[in-house]
Amino acid sequence: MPELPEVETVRRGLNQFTLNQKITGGDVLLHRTIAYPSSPSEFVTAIQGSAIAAWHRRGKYLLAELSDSGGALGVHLRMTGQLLWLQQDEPLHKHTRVRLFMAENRELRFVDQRTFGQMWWVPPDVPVESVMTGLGKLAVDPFSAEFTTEYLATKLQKRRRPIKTALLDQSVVAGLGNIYADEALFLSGVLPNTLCTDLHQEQIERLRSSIIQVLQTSIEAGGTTFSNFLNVKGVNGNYGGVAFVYNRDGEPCRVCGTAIKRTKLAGRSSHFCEQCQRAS
DNA sequence: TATATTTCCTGACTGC
DNA sequence: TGCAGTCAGGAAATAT
Repeated sequence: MPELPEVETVRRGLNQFTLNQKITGGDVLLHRTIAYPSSPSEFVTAIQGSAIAAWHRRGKYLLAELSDSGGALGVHLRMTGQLLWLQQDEPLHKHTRVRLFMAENRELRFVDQRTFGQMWWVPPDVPVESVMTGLGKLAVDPFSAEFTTEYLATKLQKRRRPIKTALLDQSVVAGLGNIYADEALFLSGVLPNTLCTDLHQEQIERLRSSIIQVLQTSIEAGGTTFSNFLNVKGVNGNYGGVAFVYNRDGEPCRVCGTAIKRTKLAGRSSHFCEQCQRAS
């Protein structure tokens, strides 16, 4: 499932291959993939004729600036979404949802098995947040200068909920998902069910640096292999082999050898080492 | 207001 | 082998 490192890997690939490519047409195979406008044909008409000026990332959202005030194109991969840079005559994948046609017989193909992924067209001179509403409550990016210990402490203070649940909340940290939340908690030595109100200052500082570290490591490795994530050229990442806890329940901790445990918090599985991680 | 739960969906997996 | 049930998870909607 794409989290910040996978989305960032996709963004870099898109900036490498699709810049200045003019969108000559499109085909929406699954209507509900288009979150805005409500009509898929209106979506295609709106972006047709524009070129892609730059790809940006905000949390797990991708945003393409369109040339000549064509507005913007927003994409969220959700669980299983993939953006692939292909030749148009490449056989259609079973779960192809949207095709954006470019020059020289190329296309940007959106493939999404579980159909949770979404695309938006943001009209020019309209605040992006008014169309892509999820952006409105998005927290700061973990790689930004604003992501300080003070910022995180403020977000967590007086919250009586488990830290794992808080880390998955995109209004607390932008871009974390289940995999990297578990990994960051392991690196910082904090148990996932620790209440935010019980965290000490030094634990919050460790958590902040662990979040940055685990995300940075994965970006450098080109994403993860925990899921069916593929970069824009259809190639797997290679982070999976070095996960400390995620999806390793029953296996020995890589640090102390204790069996990794799994519990459920807010409907999501959480993996931890009860020897290396403490509540406080 | 804050937090928890449900919902959307498909394919892999498990047990019978 | 085939079927039914369960599980996985991001984020919006709904419930507590």
